[in-house]
Amino acid sequence: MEYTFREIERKWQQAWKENKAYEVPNETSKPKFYVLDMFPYPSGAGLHVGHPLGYIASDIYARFKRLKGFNVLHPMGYDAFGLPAEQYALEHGVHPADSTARNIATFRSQMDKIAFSFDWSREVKTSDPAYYKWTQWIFLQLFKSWYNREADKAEPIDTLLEHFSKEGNSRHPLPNAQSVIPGLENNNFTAGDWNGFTEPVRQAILMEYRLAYCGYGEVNWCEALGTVLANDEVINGVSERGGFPVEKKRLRQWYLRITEYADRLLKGLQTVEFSEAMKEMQGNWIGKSSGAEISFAIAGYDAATLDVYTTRPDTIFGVDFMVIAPEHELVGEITTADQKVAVEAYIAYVKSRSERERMAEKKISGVFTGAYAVNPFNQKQIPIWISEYVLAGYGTGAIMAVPSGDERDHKFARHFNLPVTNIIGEAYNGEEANPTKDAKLTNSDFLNGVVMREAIDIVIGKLEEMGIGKRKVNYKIRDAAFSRQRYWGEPFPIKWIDGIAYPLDESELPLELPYVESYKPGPDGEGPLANIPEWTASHLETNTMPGYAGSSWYFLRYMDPHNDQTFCDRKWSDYWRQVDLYVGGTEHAVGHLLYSRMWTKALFDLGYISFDEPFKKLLNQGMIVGVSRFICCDDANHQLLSHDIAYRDANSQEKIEALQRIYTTRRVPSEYVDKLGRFIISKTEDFIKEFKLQGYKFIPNEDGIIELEFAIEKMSKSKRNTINPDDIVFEYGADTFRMYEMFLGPVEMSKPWDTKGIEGVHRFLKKLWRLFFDEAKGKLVTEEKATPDELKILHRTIKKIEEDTERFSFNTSVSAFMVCVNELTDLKCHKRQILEPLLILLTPFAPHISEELWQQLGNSTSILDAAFPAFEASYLVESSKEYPVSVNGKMRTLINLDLNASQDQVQEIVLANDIVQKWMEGKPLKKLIYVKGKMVNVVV
RNA sequence: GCCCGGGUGGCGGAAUUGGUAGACGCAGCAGACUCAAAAUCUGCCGUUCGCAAGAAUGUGCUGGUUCGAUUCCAGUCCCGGGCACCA
Repeated sequence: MEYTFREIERKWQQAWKENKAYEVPNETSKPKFYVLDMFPYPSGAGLHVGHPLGYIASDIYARFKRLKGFNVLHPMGYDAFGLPAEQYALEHGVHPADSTARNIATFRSQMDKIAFSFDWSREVKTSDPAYYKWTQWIFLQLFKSWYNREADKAEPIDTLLEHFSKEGNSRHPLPNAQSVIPGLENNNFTAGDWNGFTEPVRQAILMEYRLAYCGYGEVNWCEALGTVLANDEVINGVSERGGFPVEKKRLRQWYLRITEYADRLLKGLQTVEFSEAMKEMQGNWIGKSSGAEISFAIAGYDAATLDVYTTRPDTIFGVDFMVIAPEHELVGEITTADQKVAVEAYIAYVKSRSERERMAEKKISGVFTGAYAVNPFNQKQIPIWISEYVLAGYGTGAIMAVPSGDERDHKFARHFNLPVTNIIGEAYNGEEANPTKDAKLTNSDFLNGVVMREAIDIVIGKLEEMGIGKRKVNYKIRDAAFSRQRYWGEPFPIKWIDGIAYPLDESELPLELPYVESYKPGPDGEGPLANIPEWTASHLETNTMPGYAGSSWYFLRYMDPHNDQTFCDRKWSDYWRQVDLYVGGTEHAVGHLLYSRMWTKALFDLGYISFDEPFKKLLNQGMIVGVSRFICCDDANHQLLSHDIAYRDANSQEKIEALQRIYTTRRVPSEYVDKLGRFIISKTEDFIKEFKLQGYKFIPNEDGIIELEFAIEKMSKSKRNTINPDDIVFEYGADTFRMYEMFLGPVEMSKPWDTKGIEGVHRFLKKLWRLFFDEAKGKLVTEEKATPDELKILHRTIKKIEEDTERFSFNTSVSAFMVCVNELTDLKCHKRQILEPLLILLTPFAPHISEELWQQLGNSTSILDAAFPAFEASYLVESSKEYPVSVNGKMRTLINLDLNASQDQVQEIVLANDIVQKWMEGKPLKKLIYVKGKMVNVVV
C-alpha cells in the first residue's frame, strides 16, 4: 500500500466536516484553553505561503492542548471592513460587500486545504450586521462613559452627572485642560453653575469627558485616500496604505480617550507574556516620562506665566533661554514691538512647511520674541525664543533650554550664538551637551555639589513649596482618531440634532450600512454617507468607524458568536476568559494590540467582563519572504543567458563590474522557475511572449540548464514571487506543507521560502508510512512486545515533543520525529506498542496521515480524541555505564564509570581517580573535580 | 542618534542554558538495486596536515572569568528590526 496523500487528506477532511470534529462546546467539565490567530483582512490577493505560518503554529498548539485534555477554543474569522476594499471598489466599480464576500470564499477554500482545526461554527465577520451591531453597542458604552481618575476606572456618565449636580467639576476637572467650551468662561464650574447651564453647554461639557467623543482637533488628513488616519497608520509623513502624503488638518472627529488608559496600558504590560521587543514598542508609543511643570514669570507681563515641562528640573540653573512652539498661545502677547515683524515672518515660514519637510530637514531655525522669563531662584532674565523644534502638542508646548545638558538646545545655542552656562563642571567639554544625571552640579546656587539625580526631587520640592511648579507625568500617546470619511465601515449609532450628538437607542441597533452605488467622498470632507439623502435627513453621523473598531473586541464574540441579546454572555466570557495564546505579526504592535487592550479595560471597568487584559501570551510569527529570480539579459545581442555562462569569466571584482555594465537582469515570475531556482526551459516561448522579447534567444549552460540570479524580497503579488499554498498542498499534501513550514525554523523568525527543502519532510512521511505498510508485503504492524531499546526511543521522543511543543519550538519537534522514525526504521520496528503512541504525538503536526494510520490499526474512534501519551522516566535512564571525562578541560574519551550506582561522592572520585590514573599512564593527578554528578574533570 | 534582537558548515538551522559544537533537513560526492529512469537504501561530507589510525584548528573580531565558553563579562565590527526633534 502506498501513501496516497491526496486521497487520504480528502477523505479525512470530509469525515471531520461531517462529524463536526472541530466544534467546541461551551459547556464541559474540561479546563479551557483559548488559542487565537489574528484574523485576516480578506485581501484580493489570497493567501501565500507566508500567511499560514502563524495559523499552522497555533493549530499545532491548539491540537496539542486538545490531546492534553483541554477544551480548546480555536476560532477564525475575517476583519472584513476597511480601506483597501473601498479603494478597490472605487477603481473597479465592484461593491465592497461583493469583493469582500468573494475574497472570503477564496481565503476559506485555501485554509480548508491546510486542515486547520478551526471551529467554523463560530466564524465572525466584522462587516456582518449581526456582528457590528455589537461593535456599535460597545461604542455606545464608551460614549456613555467617562474616566474617573480618582477611582482610576471608567464609569457610566451618570456618576459624573451626580458629581456635577452636587459639587460641580472641582473633583473631576476637564481631562484636557486646553479644552475650550463655548459658553463656559473658565473650565471650572460649581454645582450651581451646572444646574444653570443650558442643554447645549451641558452636552458640550460632557463631550469633554466621554471615552468616545467628538471634537475638533489636528488630524492626519490624507487627501489621496480622502480620509483621516490614526497616528499609527501614518509612517514618516505618508499613509501606511498606499504611501500617500498626509497633512495636519483641523477637523471634526471622533476620538477614543485612550490617553486616560496610558498608565494602565503601560502597567498591564508587566502582567502579560509579550516579547520584550513588543513591550518596548508599546512602551515607546505610550511614552511615559516624569518630571515637573514649572511656571516662570515673564518680565513686565503679569497676565500669565510661561509654563514649561521638563524631566530635568535639576538643571534649572543651566537654563539659558526658553523656547516655545510657534503655535503657542502666548506668542502674540509677549512678542515685543521690535520683534513683531521677525516673529510673524517666522510663523508664516513654519506654516508654509509641511510635516514631511520638517521631519526630513530638521533645520535649526527660530526667532527671538523680545520677551524674557525670570528664573525663580536667582531672578536671572532668560530670553524667550520661538522654534519649530518645540512641538505644540507635547507637554505645555514650551521648554526651558539647558544647552550644556541637551543636544538640541546646545545646537540651537551654537546656531544663534547664545551663551552656554556650564552647570556640570568638567562633565561639559564645551563642544557638545552631556545629558548625564550623575555629575555634580556647579554654578547652581544651593545645589552646588549635589548629584543631579538627587537634585531632581530637591528642586521639585522647592518649586511646590513656592507654589510655582509641580511634579508631572507626561505621555506621548494621543487620543486615537476614531472616525473615517469612508463608506466601508461601521456607521456610528449617533444622531446630530442642533449640534448635539444623541446616541441611538439600543433597540435601533444595528444601524445598518446602506447599500450605495457610489463611494465618492461627500461634501466638506464628509464621508460618502453624506451623499445619501435619507441618511442626512435622519441627521445620522456620516463618518464611519475605522478598521480597528471591529478587531478591538472580536476575541470576545467567538466565545458566544450567535447571541443576539448581548455581545457575549458573561457566563461564557467568565469561562473562556483571556486568550491564552495569541499568534500574529508584529505589525499590529501599536495599533490593534493597544486598542483591543483598551477596549478590554473599558469593558472590564464597566463590569461587562471579568479580566482587563485580553491576551495572556503573544507569539509573533516571522514573515516568510520570497526568493525572487532574475535572468541575465544581454539586450545588445538579444540573449537571455544562464547566469554561470554570463559570469564565467568573472574572477575579479573589476571583471564583475565590467560584466554588470553589459548585462541587465529581468525579473522571472515564480511560475517560470523550478524547485532548484532554475528557469524552466519548456516555458521559454511563454516568457518571450509575455515580456515581449521577440527575437531573444535563451543561452543555457553545458548541462542545458539556465541558472538564475536571486534576491530575497517580501512576497507580493506585484513582484510575482509568491508561492500559493494550494500548489504546494496539491503536490505534497497538507501534512507535508504543515510540517515543512514548521521545519523551516523558529516561528518567530523571518525566513525565505525554499521549495526544494520540502522533499525531505515529504520523505519523512513516506518513511513513516513504510513502518506500517510495505508495497509488496502489505501491513507490517505486529503485536510483538517492544524491546527496551525501542521503548527508549519512544519515550525519549514523547518527552522531547512535549517539551518542545510546549515552548513553541516546532522546528525541533519536527526534527525529533525524523530522528525517531529513522531509528525505528533501522531497528525494523513495526510494533503497535511503539507506533500507536507515535501517531498521537504526530496528530497536531500531520493530522491526516495520523488519523489514517490510526484507523488502519483498527481504532474505532478518531485520533483527535486520543490522549497525549505520557513518557516513562525509567526508559530514559542511560543504560550505558560510560561517562565522558575531561582532562585539562578537554573532553577526551568515555571511561567506564558507575556514577549512578553510588550515592557516595568520595567513592566516585576514588573510582574515577583510579581509572583515570591508569588511563593517563601514570601521570600524577593534581586535582580532581566532581561536577554535576555525571562528569568527572581531571587536571594534570 | 537612541532602544531591542542576532552573527555557528555550501544553505535552512540544532546544542538539555557552562560539559564530546554542527542534531535534523537541503544541496553535493561515492556506491547498491535497475536495461534505464523514478523511487528506495548505504557510506562520506567545517578547515588544515595525513595513505591511514590520528593530530591541529574552528561558533564575526579582541581580551577576560573558568578545569572547561557558541553559552557568562568587557570592548569592537557587521546584519536585521523598532523609535526618532516627546524637552
